[in-house]
Amino acid sequence: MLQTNNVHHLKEVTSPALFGAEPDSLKALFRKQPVECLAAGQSLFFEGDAAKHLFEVVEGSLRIFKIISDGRRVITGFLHAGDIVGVSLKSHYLYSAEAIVDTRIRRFSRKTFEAEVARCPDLRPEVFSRLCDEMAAAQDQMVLLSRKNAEERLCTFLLRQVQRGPGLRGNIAIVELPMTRLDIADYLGLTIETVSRTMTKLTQRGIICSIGRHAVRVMKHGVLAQLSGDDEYYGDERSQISYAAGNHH
Amino acid sequence: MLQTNNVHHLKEVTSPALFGAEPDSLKALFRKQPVECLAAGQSLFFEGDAAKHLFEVVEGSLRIFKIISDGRRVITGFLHAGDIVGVSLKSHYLYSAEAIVDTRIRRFSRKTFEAEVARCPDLRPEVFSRLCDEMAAAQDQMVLLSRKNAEERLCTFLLRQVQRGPGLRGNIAIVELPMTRLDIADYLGLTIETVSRTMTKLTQRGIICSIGRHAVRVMKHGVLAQLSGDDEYYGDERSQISYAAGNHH
DNA sequence: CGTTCTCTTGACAGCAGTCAAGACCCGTGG
DNA sequence: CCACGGGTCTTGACTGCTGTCAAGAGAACG
Repeated sequence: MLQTNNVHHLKEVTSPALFGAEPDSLKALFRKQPVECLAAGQSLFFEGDAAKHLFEVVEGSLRIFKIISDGRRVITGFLHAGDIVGVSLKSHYLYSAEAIVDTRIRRFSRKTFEAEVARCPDLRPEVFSRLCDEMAAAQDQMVLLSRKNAEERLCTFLLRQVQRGPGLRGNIAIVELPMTRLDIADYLGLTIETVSRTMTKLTQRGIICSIGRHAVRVMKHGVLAQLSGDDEYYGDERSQISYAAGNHH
Repeated sequence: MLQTNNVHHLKEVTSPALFGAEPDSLKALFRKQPVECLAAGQSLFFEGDAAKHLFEVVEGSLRIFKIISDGRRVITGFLHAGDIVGVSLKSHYLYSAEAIVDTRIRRFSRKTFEAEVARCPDLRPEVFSRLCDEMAAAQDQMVLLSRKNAEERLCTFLLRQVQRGPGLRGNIAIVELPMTRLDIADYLGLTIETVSRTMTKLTQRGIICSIGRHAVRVMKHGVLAQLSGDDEYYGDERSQISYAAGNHH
C-alpha cells in the first residue's frame, strides 16, 4: 500500500512537462479538498445514485462493480492511489464503488468540477485523455472476457498489476493484491475456485510464488507475458515455457 | 445503449439553460464532407494505424474489432447510420473497422476536428456525452461477457437491436441483422454453432421468428427481456415464459 | 482459544467448444 | 433456366473447461 503510494509520487514528480501545463493539473483541483476516510468494505456510492461528486483516491483501493438480476456481480475495475473516480459520469453513477481496504479519498463537486473544466482549457486534454484510457482499458477487458481462458485471464491480470507496481527488479517483481479471490474472480469472469486452482498451477510451475494472501512474487515475467495471450507473435518460443515445477522460495 | 442512460444524457445535454446548443451540432460538422463508399468487407482502418480521421456512418454498418495472438477475433461493437467512429481516439486507432455491408461514410480530419471542438464550446458536451455513452455500452458489454450464458447474451443482443430499430408495433418488432453469425459470435464471446443453436431454440419456443438470414421478427418482446438477464427483479413472473413451441408460420 | 471468513482442494456435472457432415443460400456461368 | 461452386448456416456427436457442490485447511479477529 505504502509502496504504491510512493510510486504514485514518483510518477507525479518525474512526469515530464511535455505539454507546457503542469502535468497533473486535474489532481491539483483535488489537492485542497479535505481527505475523507473509508473503512474496508464501506461503500462510496451506488449504481444509479445521482452523481453529485467525483473522487480522487489518495490511498488504498476501490472496486467498482455492477450487480445484475439474480445477484451476480461484475467488477468492471479496480482503482488505486492517484486514480480519479467518475470522470466518465453521466447524471447518475453507472456502477457502485466500495473500498477494498481502508482507503482515503478526496471529494469534488461535480458541478464545480464541470465549471472548472469549462473555465480552464488546460484541464480538458487531461479529462479527455483519462476518458480514453478508461475506454482502452474497457476494450482490453472485453477481449479478456470474450476470448481468453482462465490461465490467460489470470496471467493478464497479474501482468497488469506488475505494470502498476514498483517495476521489476531483474526479472522478478512483487505485486500487491489487496482484493480477495472473489474480487479477482468477479473481475475476470471466473469463479473463486477457478482463480484459486489456476494460481496453484502457476505456483507449481514456478512462474509465481505466493507471499501470504495478498501478495505474489512474479518469478518468470516473460512466461507470464506469453501465457497472457497478448503476445503479437510466437513461433517456437513457446518452448521457453516450463511445464516442470521451478525452484520457488 | 440503455434507454435509461439515453434519458439521462438527453436531460443533461439538451438542457438549454446549460449549453444552449443544437443537439446534433457534431453531425453538422460532417454534413459538408463528401460521401465515400465502402464495399462490403472493405476495411476503413486497422488497429494501430495513426488515427488521422474520424468518420460518420451515413448508411450501412461497420464492425469494429481486435485480433489477438493466435487469430482470435473480438468484435467490440457495431456501428450504424448516424454513429461516429473514433471519438474516443488516442493517436492510434484502438481497433480495426470493416464494412459489414456496402456502406457510405463521411470523413473528417482529426486535427480539424479537434480545432473545431476547441473553437466551438457547444460541441464539447456532445463529444463528452458520446464518449460516456460509449463507456456505458462498454460496461454493459463487460457484464454480458463476464456473467451471462449463451441464451442471455443472445437475448440481450436482440433486444439492443430492437431498441435501435424503428420501434415495435404492438409487441412485435422486426430487427435487421446485417452481420453474419460469425460476427454475432465474435461480438458475444461465443462460437458460431452456439449462436445458431440458441437462435434455433428461441425460434422453437416462438419467441423469435427468422426472416431469411439477416432479419428476425421478435414475437415475444417481454419474454426476450426476461431472458436477457437485465431485469431488476422477478418473482414468479418467470411463469410467463413459455417453454412450449409457439405459433410461428 | 474459538468463531468466522477466506482460501484451497477434490469429485462431479453441465454448458459451450470442437469436429464433422450436410442443408441452405446466392452469385456465376453454362 | 438450371447446374455448379463456394460461402454461410444448421445440426449432431462428443470433449473438455469451467462451474457447482462439498469438505477441510488456513488466517484474522475478538
